[in-house]
Amino acid sequence: MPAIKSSRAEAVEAIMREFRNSGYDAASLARLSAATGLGKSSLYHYFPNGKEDMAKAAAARAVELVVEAVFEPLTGAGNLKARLQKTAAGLSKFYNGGKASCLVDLFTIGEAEAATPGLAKAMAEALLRAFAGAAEEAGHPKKQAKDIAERAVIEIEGALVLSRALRSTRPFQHMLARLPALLLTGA
Amino acid sequence: MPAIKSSRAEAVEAIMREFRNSGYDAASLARLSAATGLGKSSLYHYFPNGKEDMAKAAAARAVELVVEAVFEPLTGAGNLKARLQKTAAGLSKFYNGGKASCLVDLFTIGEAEAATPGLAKAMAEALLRAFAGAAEEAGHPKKQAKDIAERAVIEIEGALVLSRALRSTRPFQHMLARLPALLLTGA
DNA sequence: GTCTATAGTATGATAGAC
DNA sequence: GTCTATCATACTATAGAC
Repeated sequence: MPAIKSSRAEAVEAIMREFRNSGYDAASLARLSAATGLGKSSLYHYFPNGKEDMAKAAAARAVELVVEAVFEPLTGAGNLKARLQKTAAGLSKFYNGGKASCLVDLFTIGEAEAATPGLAKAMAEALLRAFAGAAEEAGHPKKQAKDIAERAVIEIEGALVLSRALRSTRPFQHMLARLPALLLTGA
Repeated sequence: MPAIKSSRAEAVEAIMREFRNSGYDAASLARLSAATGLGKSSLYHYFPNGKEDMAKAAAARAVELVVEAVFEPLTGAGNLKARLQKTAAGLSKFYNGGKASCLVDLFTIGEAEAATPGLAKAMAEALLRAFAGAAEEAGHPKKQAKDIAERAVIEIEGALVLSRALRSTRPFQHMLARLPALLLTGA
């Protein structure tokens, strides 16, 4: 079937960007309207439940993009270490080198949890699953792979927080450099 | 001099709690008023610039409390490993076992940065200095101590994010268990 | 120092014309 | 689908009485 030019998909992309820049509470309808170029009525046409629906769509899209960045490089060609470096590169792209934030963090703050219960938990679990898969691919037994995945997610989230606070991408880049070793050797 | 019963200090404590529970944007004056038991006018009496001043006071108090939890156990008696475990225990107390958030994270989201520029950066740097001191105390050369401190802060912030998202203190507790080893051996 | 009252603005959300 | 206009509510902040 022919590709339908979907302005909704474009809107979701812009909405995700806005949420990742502002967080849930500060991403007002006015800002989301400006970010998408759509009036409020159009936003409510695509997202009948307002911000709540927009947050869900943004979360779903973010998970899609992360899976593309984390999973697909792992199932490709090349040796394991090279593929893990591609994973790191994919993360760098998704998090804009450390300048963009993670919705797992932003959607656990303020009114977000009440508005979209369990959404951040689902995203975190998707991330953990992806990294546990990567660790298993690297040869670690299931239980150890889970621990490694937890540490990987912790390092990513923490590095993003610290980079944001220091207004420097250095902590994030530094963390990405040790990520392949963490997944390979668990250290 | 005799201790002056300061309702301002009590208010700061309650305000800090509210910011750490809600984040900057969702901590409305109504909530801060309810949390402190003070009317809006009283809040403006103590904090003439409103939320901005309250955020600064909350940040200053949080740094005080963390320094108490991180620094003081290190300069006390006992061998190094035991003192580092006290540090971990102090962190657990300050972050309520992983249930409370860190203002370094919350104050880099939404309107907070615009309202209190550099505040989160100053807090992050205070944390980094404290942990670099701990790592030097453990015998690491200055440059390596800085790297270890960066990893410690990353793990703390990341573990808090993940624990919040999963609604489980397990990642935070797990992280605290490996903190002393990280500061001692750098691994 | 704390209260009530309120200003002025922004918010999320909806109605109805086109 | 998109627009303008608008609702009711919440927000930060201030004024003035006590």
